Amino acid sequence: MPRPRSLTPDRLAAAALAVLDRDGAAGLTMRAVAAELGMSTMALYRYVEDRDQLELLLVEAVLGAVDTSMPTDPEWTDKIKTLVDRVRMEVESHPAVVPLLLRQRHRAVGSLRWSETVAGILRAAGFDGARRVVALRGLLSYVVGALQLEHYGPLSAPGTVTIAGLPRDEFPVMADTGAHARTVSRDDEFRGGLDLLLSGLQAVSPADPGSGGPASA
Amino acid sequence: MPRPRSLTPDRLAAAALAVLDRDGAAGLTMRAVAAELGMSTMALYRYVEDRDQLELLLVEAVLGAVDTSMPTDPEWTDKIKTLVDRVRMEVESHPAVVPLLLRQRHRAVGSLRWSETVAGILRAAGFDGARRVVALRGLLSYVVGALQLEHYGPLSAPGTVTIAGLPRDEFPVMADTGAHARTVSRDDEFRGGLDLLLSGLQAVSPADPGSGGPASA
DNA sequence: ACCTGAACACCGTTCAAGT
DNA sequence: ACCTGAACACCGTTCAAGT
Repeated sequence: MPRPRSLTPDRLAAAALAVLDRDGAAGLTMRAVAAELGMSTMALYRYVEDRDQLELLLVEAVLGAVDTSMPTDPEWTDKIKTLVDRVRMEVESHPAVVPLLLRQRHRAVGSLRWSETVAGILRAAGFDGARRVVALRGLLSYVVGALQLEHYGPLSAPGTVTIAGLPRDEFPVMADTGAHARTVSRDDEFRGGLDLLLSGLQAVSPADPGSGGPASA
Repeated sequence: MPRPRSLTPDRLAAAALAVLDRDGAAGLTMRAVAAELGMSTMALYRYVEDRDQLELLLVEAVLGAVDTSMPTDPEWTDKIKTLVDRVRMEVESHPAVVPLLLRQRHRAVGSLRWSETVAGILRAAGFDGARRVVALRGLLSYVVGALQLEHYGPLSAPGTVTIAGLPRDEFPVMADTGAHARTVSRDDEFRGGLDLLLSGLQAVSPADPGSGGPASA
């Protein structure tokens, strides 16, 4: 008499996410997730092949919550900003997922759906072939890098080398830069960097050559 | 009769790097590094507080090898390209260091020396205060993200979802983008993305307003 | 001081067994 | 079929002991 499955992938992912949110990446263990569900550790292996697959399920859960529908902003650059904001919002509501994101990203369908929408925006803006590949990859690189930098903290974070107590003779420019850093909010930093990239994209955009055309690319 | 120290931080880092290069990030254990040195595992703890500090030593070794002297390129954008190329070259000669880089970056002096030089270039280009913070952070985000993306492989890497066998009806743009992806080399991808960012920087540069001035930022 | 080996508290996962 | 518990091969690290 086969017992019915007591778990759905969704419930598993939700339990894993609860553990992750509560105990951080280091606390995410098969044992902890099983305990969260009130099951034996080995029961998980009936639903998931190994720990790696559990992480994938978790990443899918986070990225799957991202709205990837086409934004309605009139400007294509604003459309992209909106999409970036959406991932950022979702990821930052589960900060501990950041370290898992990279390893699972290319296997997660949610990541692909996001890319599909962004690539669609780029195509509509006139980016074809290799231009679109480079543009999409560039955006992805920036978003991934910026999320990681945000997660692992700014230079002011606790560590051997804090930007505050920097030897001015050895790092004069950084000492000065660090002094201004506290006046820039996390949002300004993230969006400011994205604006730089979008400004570069606009400069090389075939459909919308901007105010001056390609500057350096 | 105190025995003399048999190890220097350099030798320790070199041994750890040898293990990392040979066995990858998963193979980097205290036991393996000790074996590499022909010592007992616990002997390492005389030179390093814990595993985290060993990783820092390792990251320092890699980043410390990066030439951070001011490049001689006439254009400031080319100066930055040169500096980015230098980190990239060093990191990619030890690919397995990529996952460790993020967690240790803000504690590594090598990272700070690199930032100091880049910040100096930006300052000379007229970037002050918050502008310089955003520019530096943007560059760092891109470099970190692009290195990680390169390391964890493109969408064509082995995984449940490969861009090759993509359902064309669900991901039409990505299927098309993927077809073009194989015509773009890793170098073109990395440098192309950087060019976009630099083009954006040039557009907002106070000293060199480019051909049109700020486009969107 | 410097180094060692046993031991402890964890992991992910295999295996044999229970319903 | 689904679930359990003991066991195995790993980790990083503590501790007591050797020179």
